[in-house]
Amino acid sequence: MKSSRQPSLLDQHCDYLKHIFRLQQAQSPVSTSALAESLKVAPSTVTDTLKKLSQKGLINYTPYHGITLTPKGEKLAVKAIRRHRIVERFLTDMLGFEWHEAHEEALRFETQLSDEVERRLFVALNRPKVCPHGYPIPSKVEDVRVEETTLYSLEPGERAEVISVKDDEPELLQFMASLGIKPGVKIKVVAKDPFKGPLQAVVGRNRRTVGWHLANSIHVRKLD
Amino acid sequence: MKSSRQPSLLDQHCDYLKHIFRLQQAQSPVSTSALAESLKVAPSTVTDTLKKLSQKGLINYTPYHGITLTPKGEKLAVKAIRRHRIVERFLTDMLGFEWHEAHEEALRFETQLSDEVERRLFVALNRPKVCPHGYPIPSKVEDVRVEETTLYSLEPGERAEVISVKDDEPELLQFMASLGIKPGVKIKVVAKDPFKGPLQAVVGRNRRTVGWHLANSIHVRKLD
DNA sequence: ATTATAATTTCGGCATTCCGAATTTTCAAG
DNA sequence: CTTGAAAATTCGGAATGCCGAAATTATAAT
Ligand SMILES: [Mn+2]
Ligand SMILES: [Mn+2]
Ligand SMILES: [Mn+2]
Ligand SMILES: [Mn+2]
Repeated sequence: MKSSRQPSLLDQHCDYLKHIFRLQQAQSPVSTSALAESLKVAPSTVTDTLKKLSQKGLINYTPYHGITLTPKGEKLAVKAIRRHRIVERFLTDMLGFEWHEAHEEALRFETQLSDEVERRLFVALNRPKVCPHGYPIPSKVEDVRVEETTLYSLEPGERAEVISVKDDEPELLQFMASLGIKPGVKIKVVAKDPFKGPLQAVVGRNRRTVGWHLANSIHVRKLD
Repeated sequence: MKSSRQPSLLDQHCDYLKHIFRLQQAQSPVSTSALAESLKVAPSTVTDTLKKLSQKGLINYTPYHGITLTPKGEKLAVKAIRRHRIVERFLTDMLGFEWHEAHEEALRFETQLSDEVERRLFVALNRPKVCPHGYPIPSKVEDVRVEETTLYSLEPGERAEVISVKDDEPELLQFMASLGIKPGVKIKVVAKDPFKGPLQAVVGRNRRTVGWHLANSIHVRKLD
């Protein structure tokens, strides 16, 4: 396919930047294999693309030694993340999608939207602060901040408010919703089994059992 | 790019079907060169793609003798047209775009939308009957009907209602809007110069001069 | 320092979409 | 019937994105 815009970014490249940005938060520099797994392509494919991104000045790439985003790449990554979250919001607020559908649905077409459509969507949605999963809709790099504390890190007796939940596993999200867990909800941990065992908690006014994986997908802020 | 869906249609193919459908209304079978011009690609490229479409059973293709849509291809073309018009409506009604922007903006991302998003958009828009330019939003082949009469075919003294206006030339649309011409508006032809000369008309309560090309881009229905 | 293992890159290849130049086919005129 | 121009197709080739297998590099263990 002939690209309609020469200087601008290929959709695929935006995708790479988004994934690199996310992986970078856990570990920097990001490795080829981590990116490959995240993007679900072969490592050799990633190496190909990395060279192009490097040439465009979007990443610092030292063969065999991983990659980091350049300031320019970081800006574009934030732009892509912002767009993704606005589109998610559109899908839930204006079209009535469930939050577990919104993430994947957004991925389908978000890269094709013009800046103008994004701007107008944001306005039509009343300038939302967060996506349906509780993550901030960023304007700049500093805005992309994730609550460090997860539900699993709480000790029995502690109370916390759910800030955001990982949105990349639809089934997990759906199950979470069935437990009444979503941003804004208050949770009190009652008990926690050792060895990454499940956790007992009161969600709203229901008693729930929450497994390790699920509890670690929930970002919270401790209350008093 | 790896396609996520094997049996389904490539975006490009939908595009071909849409164009073939439109050209077919003027002349059937459609020629390679007509399609090439419409799609703005080289004739050799069209020939390549035609073979693929033919193999998928979407068109009847006899080399050197033009193409027609099969029933299957026709159905998909109508589906694509429907989607386009719903998205245009979304852009004008929900995001406040001008109608001259809506058409091109829609082309950018319409092919990426899932059926479910389309369905929900349609409902959220209150099941509109026509696109912003006055063309029907079709459910089946028969629904795609264009008013045959254009403003230019009227004789002085005749009155008509604007039904739809050609939407593929943004500048023309913008100019049209500045003259107060849009679907639903009533126009009375006052005079018409010979030899494809301009036409004098009363639009609403303003006197306007309308050139041949413009007047032929306006589909009308005669009144009484 | 050597060596094995894992991570990464290189290489050749496949598929798609596009193009221009050369060739083939059609069809209308003579 | 020829024949010549227009239209369409074939052919070779470029760019992109992807992959698996082979080669290379890093690095951790001996
Ligand atoms: Mn998401
Ligand atoms: Mn989200
Ligand atoms: Mn249109
Ligand atoms: Mn329209």
